[in-house]
Parts: sequence; structure tokens; C-alpha cells
Amino acid sequence: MTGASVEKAIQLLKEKGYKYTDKRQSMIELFAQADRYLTAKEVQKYLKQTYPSLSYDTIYRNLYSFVEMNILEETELSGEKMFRFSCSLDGQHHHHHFICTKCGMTKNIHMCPMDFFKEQLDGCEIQSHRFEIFGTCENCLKVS
Amino acid sequence: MTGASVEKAIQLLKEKGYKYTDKRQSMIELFAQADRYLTAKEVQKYLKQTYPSLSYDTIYRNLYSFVEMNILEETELSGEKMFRFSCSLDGQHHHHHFICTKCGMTKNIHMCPMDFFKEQLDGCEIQSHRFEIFGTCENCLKVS
DNA sequence: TGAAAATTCGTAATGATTACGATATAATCA
DNA sequence: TGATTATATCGTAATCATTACGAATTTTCA
Repeated sequence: MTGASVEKAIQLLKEKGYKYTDKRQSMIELFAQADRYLTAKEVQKYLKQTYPSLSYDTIYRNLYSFVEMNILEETELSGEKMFRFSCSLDGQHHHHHFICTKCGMTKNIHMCPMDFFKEQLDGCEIQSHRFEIFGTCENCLKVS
Repeated sequence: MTGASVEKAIQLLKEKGYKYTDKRQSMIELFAQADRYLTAKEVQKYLKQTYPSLSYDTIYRNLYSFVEMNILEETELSGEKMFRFSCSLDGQHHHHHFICTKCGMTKNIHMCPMDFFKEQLDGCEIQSHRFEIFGTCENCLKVS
């Protein structure tokens, strides 16, 4: 994830009138560096080193704010919400992910299935779609 | 959902050595009749009329057993697990769903995006995929 | 610097899911 | 049918992610 993406995220934050706090800065940097899906728990684990008293209230509030302003994208895996740096900040166009269930690493899928069958859903109002492939990535396959 | 599907589910149950209890029967019938995604809570709401003391332990244990033996399929929506009668019991081939976020109704999507890009994931071991479209169905659009 | 608004902390509440010992039930077979 | 055994269920408590909220703190900007 490029430094430019971090800049763009911070810019978004300020544009929308959010305050630029040290916790938010650290969270953005963490996600930019990790470049994979993280749980709220992982976020707090990483950041409690710097901020021993970091509250879950702060973490969740900021995670959801970030999703709102398109800095993060969200998914759900076995009952847990997970977040990753939004690919769109990196200038990438809409796409989907292969997600490694061991380490959270993602690969881009260069195709959106929605293009193929909107006509199958006449009469319904489409709100969103979810397309994800789960498995084990090369690295984790080597290790196990 | 056809009566034949219920028969097939019961057959599966017995084949795999599970006991055929009145709670399991009721759960299977409920899902066959509902023909849409239900939460554990909805299951207990419907069945507590017949079994006032039905335990969540029983509900979850059976839901997961049913998924295991392919009687139900599972998804997750805003932090809640949801289950529906497996389409494969109805003799349908692999497909995906449009899911109404208001009532849980589903429509089949006649196309599996997995066919298109397995080659994009050389080196990874694919375990599963999730492809779902969320929105509001015709009926719920009328009501709102 | 000072005031206003937003943010964070500390902690408790919520709600879905899981766990477990005691009891009940279904399946099997003599 | 009755006894036996493994499985299922009940009742209830524990767990865990997420949410909530009043008090204290921090950022922003004039």
C-alpha cells in the first residue's frame, strides 16, 4: 500500500470534517501497512503497545467512520467483522477478493459477476453484492 | 419446497446415524415451509409454541448438524448467522442467491462466477466461495 | 490562548453464540 | 416388550464480539 494512499485517507478525513487524532493516524497507518483484513481485536492488539488504554469504543467508532468515508472496506468471516484498507484509495477500480482464511491476505479478482445478470432480477432493488473466494494462499500452504 | 425434500432430509439424517427426534422433525419442516433464510432466533420463536422449553443449545446444535449433512445452507448477515433449506435437496444444481434484506426471501441466480477465473488463483487452495446479492424484493418494495 | 465541538476513556450492558452437567429420549436387540 | 446404550435435550451459565454512555480529554480554529 503506497504512502500516497495514506495521504489520501487523511485528506478524506479532513474534508469530511473529522478531526485528525493520533489514534486515527495510527489506525490508518496500520491498515496501510498490513494491507490485509484485520479484526477489531487485531487492531487493538497492535495499537495497545502505543496506546495502552485504547478503548474498543474508539476502535469500533473509527472503523465504522472509516468505512463510511471509504477509507476501509468491510467483510465478515465466521461471525467477526474484518476490515482492510480500501483498494479504491489506491486508484484501483471496482473488484473483488480472494481472501486467505489463515492470514487474511487478499488477491484481486479481475471480474465483477454483477455485470452478467442484473436482468435476472427485474423488479428487485439491488442494494449491494458480496463476492468473495476463501482459501489458503501460497505462503500459508508452504507453512502448513 | 416439496414434501420430497423433507423426505430426503430425513433420509439423510438417518443415513448418517443421527436420531430422528420431534425437534429435528419440526425444524426441518419449518425450513421446508419457510423456504427462506431464518435466524436462530426466528427458529426458536416459531418452535417455542410447540416446545416452550426448547433450548438454544438444541437449536444451534441441530442447525450446525444440518449444515454438516447438507440439509441446510448457511450465510451471515450483519453479524447474524442465517440458515435456509438447502436447494440441493430439491434437486437443484449449484447456484447462488439474491437475498431480500427485509424478509429473507431468495431468488436463484443462474450463473456461478467461479467458472470464470479459477485460473486467476494459481497456487492458492480454494476452499469456498460466497456470492450473494442483497436488496429488496418486489413484495417488500410494495409494502414500504 | 480560549471556547466549542468532536473524540476518547473507562466501564458496563447487550445480544448472539457456546458450553456443560443432569435428565430424557430414540434406536437396537434380546 | 424391556433393558441397554448412545445420543439428544434442558436449564442455565459462560463467553465473546459489539455497542452504549457519562465524564474527561483533545483538536480545531478564531
